[in-house]
Amino acid sequence: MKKILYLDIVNDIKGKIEKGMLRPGDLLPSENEMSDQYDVSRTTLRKSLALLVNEKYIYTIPGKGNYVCEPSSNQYQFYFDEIDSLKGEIEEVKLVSVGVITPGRKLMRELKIGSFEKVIKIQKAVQIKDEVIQYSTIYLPYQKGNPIVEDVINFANFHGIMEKGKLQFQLKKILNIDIVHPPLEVRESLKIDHDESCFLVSQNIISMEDGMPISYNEFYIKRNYFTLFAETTF
Amino acid sequence: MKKILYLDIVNDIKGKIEKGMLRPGDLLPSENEMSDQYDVSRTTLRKSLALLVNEKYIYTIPGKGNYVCEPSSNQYQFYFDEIDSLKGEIEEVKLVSVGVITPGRKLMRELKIGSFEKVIKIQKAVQIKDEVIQYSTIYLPYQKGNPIVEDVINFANFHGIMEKGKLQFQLKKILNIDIVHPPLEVRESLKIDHDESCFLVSQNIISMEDGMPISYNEFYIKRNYFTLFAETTF
DNA sequence: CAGTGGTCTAGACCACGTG
DNA sequence: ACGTGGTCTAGACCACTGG
Repeated sequence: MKKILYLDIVNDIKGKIEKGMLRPGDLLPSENEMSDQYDVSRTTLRKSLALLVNEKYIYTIPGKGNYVCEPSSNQYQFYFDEIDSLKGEIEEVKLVSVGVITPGRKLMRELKIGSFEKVIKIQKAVQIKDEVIQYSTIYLPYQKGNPIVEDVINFANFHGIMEKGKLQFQLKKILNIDIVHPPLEVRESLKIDHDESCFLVSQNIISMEDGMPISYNEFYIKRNYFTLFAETTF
Repeated sequence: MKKILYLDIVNDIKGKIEKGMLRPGDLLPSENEMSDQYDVSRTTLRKSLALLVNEKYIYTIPGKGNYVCEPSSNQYQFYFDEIDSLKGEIEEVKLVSVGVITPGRKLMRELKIGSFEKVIKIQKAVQIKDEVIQYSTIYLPYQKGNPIVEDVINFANFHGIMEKGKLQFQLKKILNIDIVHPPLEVRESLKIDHDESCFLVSQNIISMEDGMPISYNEFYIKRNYFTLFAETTF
């Protein structure tokens, strides 16, 4: 037993679950009983239970009690960064093009804009030893006075801007990862055959403040230069 | 303002962060100050802060204070299930083979076993309208009396066993997702050309009790029948 | 109705960081 | 020495579940 009571309790209950003394679906003793058993206040005991709920060991039904969860969830988590997640030492990020375009149907949907609004399109190529391993396109709705747009034009590097925490509000990012045969333009840059395929990571970035899209990005990544590594949450 | 004080405080602080009134790196007022400001006990105020820490809005340095986090993490989460995550209505899961093999170098590493130990190998094909879209192999260390092994042999369906919560201990699952040119056997089953590629989802299942591998699985999934969908955590 | 979990308080003591 | 967050208590009132 250590010093911190609520952690000792957490570990004790975790142990009982992992050793099978408590089985999925089992009802734990009431909070009052347990606070007596462990000789702590109910507040402290509840802090332990809160942690166990957080880590998906138990769940609570108000008015009834605390129950042991079914084991082995299928919820995974991973880290993804358009640059850092690539295998090998990145030597250069080349700016391929910057321009203002009229959005097509897909872009209008992704950015939630009308056909009359303009979109900024930025294309980059990520190199490692003369070999292009990622070809990315960033689409930003063009709004005058939007500081992000100005920054991206100035820096021509969306990645750096996002990482430096220049944005003042919380963002939600959504990824879709597929295997695709990339379009001609991408094939030429990545130097892959017409029958070869690669990763397509599509990313939507959304403001948590108002739910409006900030950006829609597509990253084509050559196979062998990216592996998605994920672990179950807790 | 609602009834629950600590949630009101959470939303108030979230709002201030999202609206830019509190910026990344900012130090929040001390807990005593804030509990005065909000006219709640320090305990209640701390419950609010705990939630904000959990959702990555703030972080705490003991002896110094609570700080606003940098926005936009690159931590994502997703759901993966070898069957449920496939696109389309699964019509059949065919058992291709069951057998006991001597492990190769790779399998010895994945299952943390010696060359003298035997391994159970189970192969399945998942079909949708006569088309095989997933070819999977399950490797289990063979130990007599291991209830999992017996179950898998009887059920010939690892998926169902895991989902029904028959296991009494917590598991950790690790995924690696790659694009590969599958081996001949898989190509024939999936009916894909020698130059085509597909997803390879490698899964390690580990007991949280002792850290020992329970199973190593490989799922070859035909492209177009799987998309990984992930969102940032909170 | 009695028992459960959900919320909240006011106060205590500690370890740590800064001066 | 002082202020910070970290831990803990004993007790209160509430809403909900179930017999």
